[in-house]
Parts: sequence; structure tokens; C-alpha cells
Amino acid sequence: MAAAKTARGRIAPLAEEDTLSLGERAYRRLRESIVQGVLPAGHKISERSLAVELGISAQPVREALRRLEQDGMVVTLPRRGTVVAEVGPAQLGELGRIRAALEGVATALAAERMDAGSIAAIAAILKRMQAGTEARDTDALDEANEEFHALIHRATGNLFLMRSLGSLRAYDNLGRHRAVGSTPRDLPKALAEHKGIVAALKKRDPALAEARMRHHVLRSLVTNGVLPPPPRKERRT
Amino acid sequence: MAAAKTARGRIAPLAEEDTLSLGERAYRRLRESIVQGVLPAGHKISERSLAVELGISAQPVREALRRLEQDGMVVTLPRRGTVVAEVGPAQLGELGRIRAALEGVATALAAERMDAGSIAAIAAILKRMQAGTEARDTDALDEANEEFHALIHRATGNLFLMRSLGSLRAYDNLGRHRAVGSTPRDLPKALAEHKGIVAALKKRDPALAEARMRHHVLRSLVTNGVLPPPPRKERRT
DNA sequence: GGCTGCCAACTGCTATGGCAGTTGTCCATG
DNA sequence: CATGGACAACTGCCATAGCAGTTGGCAGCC
Repeated sequence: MAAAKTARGRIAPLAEEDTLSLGERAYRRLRESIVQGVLPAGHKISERSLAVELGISAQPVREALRRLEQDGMVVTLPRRGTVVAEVGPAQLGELGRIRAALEGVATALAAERMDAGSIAAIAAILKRMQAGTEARDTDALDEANEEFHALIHRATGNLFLMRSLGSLRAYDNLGRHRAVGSTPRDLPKALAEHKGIVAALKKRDPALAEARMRHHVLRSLVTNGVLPPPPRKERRT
Repeated sequence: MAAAKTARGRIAPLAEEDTLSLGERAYRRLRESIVQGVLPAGHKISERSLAVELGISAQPVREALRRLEQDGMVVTLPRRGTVVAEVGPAQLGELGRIRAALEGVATALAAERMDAGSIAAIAAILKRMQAGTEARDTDALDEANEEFHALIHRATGNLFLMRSLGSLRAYDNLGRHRAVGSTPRDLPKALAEHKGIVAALKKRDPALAEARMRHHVLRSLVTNGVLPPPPRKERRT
């Protein structure tokens, strides 16, 4: 991604071409730096020093830190300092389960209101996934997977959902970043699940789409080592 | 929550309500004002004028507005203004479904890690609910209900969950505020559901607890008129 | 040596001022 | 009367400066 490759704990100054507000740019940059591991957990962050590193004032930095705090990515003790939050394996698992639930409702909503154009678009993405799976092109698959979920999120038209899932997917990247190299994902299985989800979307069956999406996310978390294998069979109400 | 029990000669810690940052106080105040209807949807908010109303600087106000924007309660068009977000019935329903899902995972997590003390506490709350239901004391019931869910949220120990559910419950209050007076809730049914949830917690059955909690929230949303009655029977995967 | 108290160097937090866009109004012009 | 353009009054956004706690270390005393 754009996050400049720098020494551990150091942040490169912001480019000034963009039209986004400095606070917004600082927010994204910091979030990226955290999930990429540039700012490791427990690392102390000073509003002032970070401001001079980014080449901006302390104000937008502070604003970004407040938002990151609301995301749970940093914690700040008043008048004492701000620290990158520790996210242990247990918490990563919890966040994964939360994400699975939210992706589920997102898919349910999408199944209800998705227009024909979006369905065609997601079908196209599915085709790319098929090709990527046969070619074992994990990079292309990752990109397609990103678009796949992003499209569903956008289809819901729900801002809260999109924001929350955005934060949670960031954590997901962090988890994958930790399990470095050891991602022996079961590609065909993921493809089949994606197909099933798209089928449910086409059938406009919210409950089915939700169940399949949730199962898909949970299973992928298990194969990624974020979650332990399910202890038992599923439970019925 | 009176003065902490301390040994002779020891001094109890100071209350910390007084020392909250202005930004934090502005955030809470604004959020409260929005969900209470004091600041109706579409109302324009100016950082400066709001600052003088609150008797503080524009900075903390801006900070609070950014956080509210992340919550989805206000939207701000750059260099044009900030307005409190429109939350129509449809969106309210979506947020309700999201909340149901999150309350579900929260309860699942709680079922896994709740200590004996918390279980005893929630059993006590349940007893109060029983009494309140028999006495038709809706005020006491609302209070107990609040504590009931708050206790579960806290039991998860998950900050992200607690923050998200905090925002979503605010929306819930807003929804109830709109359906003024017309809350003919089915009290005994809610009580039975709460009992079932506590039973699942005691059995430490996460899947069961989750399903029951989710169903409970969804049903209560339906009886409150936030969600339409379910169109069909539940679906199996 | 070990403890106490002070001081400088931090920290987050807030106030003030000013910049650059946006909008609405009012007057001059066709 | 209708139209267009400039000006004033907004807006959000950012930089600077200074306040008030917190911390760490170092001198001075027991």
C-alpha cells in the first residue's frame, strides 16, 4: 500500500498533493501504519513529535488519534500519553467473530436491496476468482476478495456497517500479517463458498446469504489460525 | 457507588466525573441532545456558534463532531457545514438488525467467560425484572433492562463491542422516542426471553445464548414497531 | 545507602487567530 | 423584470501558543 516503507516506529511525512483534509490523511496513514506493523503494539505516540514527523500541526494529529481511539487501535491516558493498543490473539479472535456477524447482516441486507448492476458486478468478480483459483494467483485472489466484500458492504448503503467493517477488516490484515507466510488457505473451498453466497444473493434469500457469509468468514478465520477449530457441531435454537 | 471502603487513615480516590476533558463532555452532551430530539435531524450545527453556546472553544467541539461523524450521527460537508444525520425508519431498522447481531455475539462471548459473580449479578437483575413485570412498573423494567444488557457487554471485556453497542443503543432510544407512548410491549414474553438467556449463560452454551439474545432483540424491535413482522419462518443452512 | 523533595522536560488539552473555500445577498447591467 | 457578478458573511480547517498535569532524575538530607 501507500504507507511509505520506513524504519520501525518512524512515519514518513505526508504528501501535499491530495485534497483530503490533513486530519483524514493522518488518520488513514496512522491506521495503515498500525496494521502494517510499522507502529508496533505498545509503541508510545506523542502528538507533537508525530506532528513534526508528518510535517503538519499537532491538531489534525490529535484528531486522528481520537478517532483511532474510538476504533480501539490506540489508548490514551489523559496527560500521560498515547499508546498503540495491544491486540492479542484472543482479542483478534473476538474481533473476527464480530466481523463474521456483521458481514452476515451486511450480506442479508445486500440480498434484499442489491440492484441488477451490482449483482452483475459481483458475478464478474466471481469469475475472476475462478480464474485466480485455477492459476493459484493469490495476489489477484486477495484483490478480488477485497472487492467482493467491499461491493457487498457498499450495496447495503449503511454507513455504520461500512465504517465498522472497515475497522474490522483492518484488524484482519493485522492478523494475517502476524501469521506471516503460514497461510495455506483452502482456495477451492473459499471459491465454492463465494459461489454459494452469490447464488443466495441472486435468489434474494437474506437468511441463506447471511448464514453462508458468516460461515465463510468464520471458516477462513479458522484456516488462517485466528480462530480455533469449532469444538462441536452447530446448535439449533 | 459511595465512598470506597478504605482502611483507617486511608484516603478514598477522587471522583473522576469532574475531570473529564471538554471534548469528551461535548461529545456526550451532543450525542444525548441528538438522541433526545433536542437537535432534530437536518439541524445545522456550526462549530463556532455551538462553541459559544457551550461556553468553550471551537476545538473540543470540532473534536466531538468528528467523533459523532464516525458514529454516523452527523454528516459534514467540507467547508459547507455540519448537519445532524437523517435516520429514517428504514435505517433505524437496519441498525436494529445490526444491534441484534452484535448483542448476539456479545452474549456468546459472555457465556464463555462470565465469572460466577457476574452470573449472580445478572440473576439478581432477573429477579428485579420478575418483580417489575408483575408490578407492571415499566420504569423499573427499563432500568433493569439497561443494566441487564450493560452487564453482558461488560462481561465480554471487548472494547470494540462495547463502543459499537453503546452507539447502537443510542439509536434505539431515538427509535423509542419517536414511537412516543405507543409501546404496548409484551412484558411477560420479554421476561421469559431474559430468563432463557440467563439459563443459557449458566449452562455456558454460547451458541444457544447467542441465538436467544438475537431473537430477543429482534422480537423487541418488532413489537416496538422498528422492524416489520418476520415474513417467513426461519431458514436453515 | 536510602529516602525525600524539587525541578526540568515531557505529556495531553484548550484557546486564539487566521486561512481558504462556500453561499447568499444586493446592486449594476442588459 | 430578469440576469450576472462582486462582496460580505458565513463555513470547516489548520497553525501557533500557552496551560496544567505527569514523570524521571538529581541534588540534598537523614
